[in-house]
Amino acid sequence: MPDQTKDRIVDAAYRTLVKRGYHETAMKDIAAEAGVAPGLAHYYFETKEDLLVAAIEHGCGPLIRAWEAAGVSLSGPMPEDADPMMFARMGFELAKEELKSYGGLFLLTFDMFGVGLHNPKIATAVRTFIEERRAFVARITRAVIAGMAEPPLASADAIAAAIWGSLHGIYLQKVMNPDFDAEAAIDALSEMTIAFATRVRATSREVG
Amino acid sequence: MPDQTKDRIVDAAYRTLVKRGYHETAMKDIAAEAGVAPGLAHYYFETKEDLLVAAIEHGCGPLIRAWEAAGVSLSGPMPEDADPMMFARMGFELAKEELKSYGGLFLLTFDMFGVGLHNPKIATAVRTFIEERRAFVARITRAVIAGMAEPPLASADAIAAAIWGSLHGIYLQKVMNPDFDAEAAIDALSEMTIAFATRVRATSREVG
DNA sequence: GATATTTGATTGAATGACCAAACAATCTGG
DNA sequence: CCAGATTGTTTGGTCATTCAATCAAATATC
Repeated sequence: MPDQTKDRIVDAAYRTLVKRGYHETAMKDIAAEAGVAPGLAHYYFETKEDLLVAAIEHGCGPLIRAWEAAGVSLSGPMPEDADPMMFARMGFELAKEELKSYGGLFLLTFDMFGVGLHNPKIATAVRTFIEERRAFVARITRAVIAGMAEPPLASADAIAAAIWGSLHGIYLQKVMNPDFDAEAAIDALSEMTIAFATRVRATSREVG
Repeated sequence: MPDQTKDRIVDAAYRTLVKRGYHETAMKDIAAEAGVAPGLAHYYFETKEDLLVAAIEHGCGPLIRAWEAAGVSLSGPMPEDADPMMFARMGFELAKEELKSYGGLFLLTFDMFGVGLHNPKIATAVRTFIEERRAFVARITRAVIAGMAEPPLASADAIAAAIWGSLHGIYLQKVMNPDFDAEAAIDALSEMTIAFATRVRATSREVG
């Protein structure tokens, strides 16, 4: 029963935070949504910040499990036998799917970024969050580069930062404006990166 | 004196909001920073939201003026005689500069994005902000595409969304972690997009 | 097996602080 | 003298966090 209650609070926190946002939801709102007394949320979570972090981890669960079901591990290494380019393509497809199924999670994540700008505890959570995902993209990038005839000037980490950044920026545009065509933007990103990875260099004279 | 006072309040708002963030600064903090009575901020700005929007516009001023000094207009058309590819390169260089000189502005902007997630008035301000910058990138993109031997599958708007998104995502990583090498990431983005624009297609067989 | 004791979960009210906005009063320049 | 600028207080409300008290179940004692 105790763990169950804690879960109920975290789940209620997730739903409420997604709906109303961090600064607009009171602890007692979360408690009410969980059907529990106001004080109990603080029995399990020292501060509201802690509850936010827990709620986001809770919200990421389904997405990460969906990935692992597709044979993709956020933290683990790439499967040795996989074709990196295929992996990259699949990554972009998954990114498009996510946007359709996990809109609420993105909303909450962006909210967390906003809070993290001036809140040290949340800031470290944000940094780990970003780091984890960027490292994931970097692993794929490294594998792709290894197969390129002429490796790029930029490091795999720098390219990964640009690609993850683009995905994040596209998500943001979608969250802020539901009419925004995020799929087209991801397709464009995919086209650019894949063309870059499979390019044949132009003649020695650089076009300028 | 009246206009001067209003400016002083907006400027104080900018500084205070950058330093402490929207939700952590009280109107009276701003008034104090401006050396003015608490009530006066509400005399000039109906709500705190209005003051946030004004502060961001105020903060964007120097940056936009710096651009226009370099012959780049955010809202106007591209100069007819300019080489679009050169323009694109310059854009990426300017992006790197901005990050060094206008870190506070980015911080405040990201804060605004966070607030806008659950605040209609700020949300529309954010949408216009994004729209303006994305349209700027789109104009350059269109000009670059016009000069390409084989135009891309993706539309200029979709490519612009991916590129602006990447810049935004890179800025975010920098804001959240000062050790992050944003210049390398922008260089990587630049390398990818320019290679894409000047590419020679690989043989008909698509690599897969 | 029945009774006392401890433990942890849960409650709901109280605390202490904060803040946006409204307002009435004062000042000042023309 | 007056309209607009400016002041500083008040209002009405919010909220995170604390805390003493209750409760249920487990554990120990006889």
